[in-house]
Amino acid sequence: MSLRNAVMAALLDGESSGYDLAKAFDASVANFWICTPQQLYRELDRMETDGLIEARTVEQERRPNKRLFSLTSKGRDELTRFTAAQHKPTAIRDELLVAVLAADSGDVEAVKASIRERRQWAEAKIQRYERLRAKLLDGRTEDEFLETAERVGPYLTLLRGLSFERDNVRWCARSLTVLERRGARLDAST
Amino acid sequence: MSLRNAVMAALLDGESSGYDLAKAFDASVANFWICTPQQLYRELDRMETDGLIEARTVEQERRPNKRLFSLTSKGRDELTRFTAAQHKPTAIRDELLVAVLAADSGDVEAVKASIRERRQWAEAKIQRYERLRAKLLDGRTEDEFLETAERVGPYLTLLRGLSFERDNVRWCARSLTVLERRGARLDAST
DNA sequence: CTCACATACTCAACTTGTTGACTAGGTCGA
DNA sequence: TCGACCTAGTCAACAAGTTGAGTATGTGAG
Repeated sequence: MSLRNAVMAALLDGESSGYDLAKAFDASVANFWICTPQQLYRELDRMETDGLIEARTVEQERRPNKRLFSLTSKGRDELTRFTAAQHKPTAIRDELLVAVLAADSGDVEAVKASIRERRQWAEAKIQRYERLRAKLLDGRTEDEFLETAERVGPYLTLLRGLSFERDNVRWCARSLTVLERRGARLDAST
Repeated sequence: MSLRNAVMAALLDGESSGYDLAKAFDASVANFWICTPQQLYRELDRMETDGLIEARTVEQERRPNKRLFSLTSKGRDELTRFTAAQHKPTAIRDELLVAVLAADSGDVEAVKASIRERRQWAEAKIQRYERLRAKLLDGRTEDEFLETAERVGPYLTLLRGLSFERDNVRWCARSLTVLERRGARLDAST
């Protein structure tokens, strides 16, 4: 239901093709709203039918034509209404945590490997987010940015993603320590 | 696909009715895997058909009969296989963050109210998790617990939930400050 | 004595999300 | 010049998640 709102929020930055939106989602929105390109294209069609966005076809040489979408005023109104509405609590689905829950009677070594992988992944994401942040700040300090920027929303959601991944890294390290000690203890007792 | 794995991991604690599983999910698993009671009941039926769990009907006076589910050895094998498999990255969906992303051109006051609500919610969750943790520790220090406990998985996932909510509280506080300053600046410039 | 809340589910309809394959051209490196 | 990857999508089929209502009984608070 609120993929559309995420799309509209992304379109506040200006018109964009479905393909670009997919990339933008992947880069920053994925942090709090994930979706596949297919979902995006389907939703964009529906939103156009509903008059929330409008499309402009751009003919391109050497490349397939693309459709650039932009918010209509109806879409803008809808989005404002959404910001004023009640929001559902965070929905998380994390298979790794399911595996950790079951680790004691499962393949502990494999779970440890998955945690290490997750930690690396999180570290890579932190790097990407930091680069995005530097780009947003554009040489300014955070205070200067917050003073002068037109929009602070993208910055705040970026901060959330950053601290989530940092927290992830800490938890991974802690869990690995616990599982390693436990392994050593079990080895010693056999 | 891996709701079943989450259910099986929960059944490691012993047999349980669908109703109790729903409550358990709500209390602790919700932290990394959310689902509605309907999803649970449907999945339990399928899992029974697939031989991953088995049901025992318990007749009750004064109450509807209930079915207690427990893991079969096939289910246990499946779960072990799952712990050894590759896991999809975390999938988060958070409407509040979508609203924050769009806050600059939306109803900022309403978004601030939502953030305050989220912060209270997170604080309540921290309380609940701390109580759950005290119950798991059962008077022991963390080190003692990690030495003696049969399962550390539930503790580790609980820690993840705790730090997630603490991080949430910090982010809410920070975002409110930013949005308030911004509001003050905009007021001053009109 | 009523109302809300707890136990313990079931059913149906609908909306979302996921997977895999297909079209069609372009660029870049080995 | 071959294969891999990028742009920019479309289509179909299926799996999973969501919502709302219904069934039937019991307990405790006001």
